[in-house]
Amino acid sequence: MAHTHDGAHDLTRNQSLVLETLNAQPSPLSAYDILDRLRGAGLRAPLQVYRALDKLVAMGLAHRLESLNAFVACADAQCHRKGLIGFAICENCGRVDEFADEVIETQLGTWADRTGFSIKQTTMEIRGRCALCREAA
Amino acid sequence: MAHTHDGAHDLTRNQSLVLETLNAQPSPLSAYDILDRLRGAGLRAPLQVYRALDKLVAMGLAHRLESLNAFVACADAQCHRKGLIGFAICENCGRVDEFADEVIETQLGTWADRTGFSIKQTTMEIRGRCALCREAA
DNA sequence: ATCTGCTATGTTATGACATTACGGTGTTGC
DNA sequence: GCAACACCGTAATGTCATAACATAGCAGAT
Ligand SMILES: [Zn+2]
Ligand SMILES: [Zn+2]
Ligand SMILES: [Zn+2]
Ligand SMILES: [Zn+2]
Repeated sequence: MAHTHDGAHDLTRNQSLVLETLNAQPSPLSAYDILDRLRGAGLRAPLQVYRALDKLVAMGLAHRLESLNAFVACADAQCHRKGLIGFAICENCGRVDEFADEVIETQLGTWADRTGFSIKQTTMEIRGRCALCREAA
Repeated sequence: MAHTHDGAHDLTRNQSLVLETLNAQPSPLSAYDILDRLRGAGLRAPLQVYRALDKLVAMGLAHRLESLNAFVACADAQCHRKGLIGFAICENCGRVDEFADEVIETQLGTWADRTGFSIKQTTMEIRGRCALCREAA
């Protein structure tokens, strides 16, 4: 389940605990969800989790989903090399699918060039129902 | 500044107040910002604002920016007819530019078809620096 | 050895965003 | 009248995130 993200970062204790918690869960967790699961390991305050999450996100080992105010482990060892990342969030089962798309990225770049906007970061999150849940229905 | 969105909705008092507040501001406002500006008009509780915002967003007269937990008036009378809407948010001046892009929409549709995902809603928000702020620097 | 700078950590309190629960008012259609 | 519905007002609560301050550990310089 856990993968290494070739950079071979070494994580601190809190960062490792948080990342393991995210890796153990296929669907997003809020910071407070994570905290609750780590009380047994000695964590007590939200900030301990948020600080670890900040680092993990900066390293590309985890992602924040803006439309959920929640976090997932990165599902793709190379994603931080790619540019724009998108997320497809199933509203039925909670599963998140991570994808990259060069066409969209190029298109956004074109739009930015045309309008003079300088892009620092892009959030792309689609909500709906995943293939598995559609079959089940 | 305010525009009508051809549907000619008629709004309730609270809805009108909230929409006017949003229209008076080029940058996004949080629900509590809006509340503060409307205390003089008699509003007292967050829920009064959130209820109005829910309706305005449903009508397409306002949009929620997930990455800011804030709201803007719709800048485009036709946007609710178009499919996907994107937002470019300037981190310097706060201004938000609303855009639609068929190529991106098509590309997402293709991705969805290929993976079997059924899209209900898409969030696309880009952060960066707008042309005006880049000139000024 | 100790001082300094840096990073990570722990703890408390608070700020910011959003919803639940309940009761009331007014309008529409029967 | 009366039921159904949409809106409104208020209080309390829930959820997400950060500020502010204090401490511990470690590496390199003096
Ligand atoms: Zn990733
Ligand atoms: Zn699903
Ligand atoms: Zn719009
Ligand atoms: Zn700007």
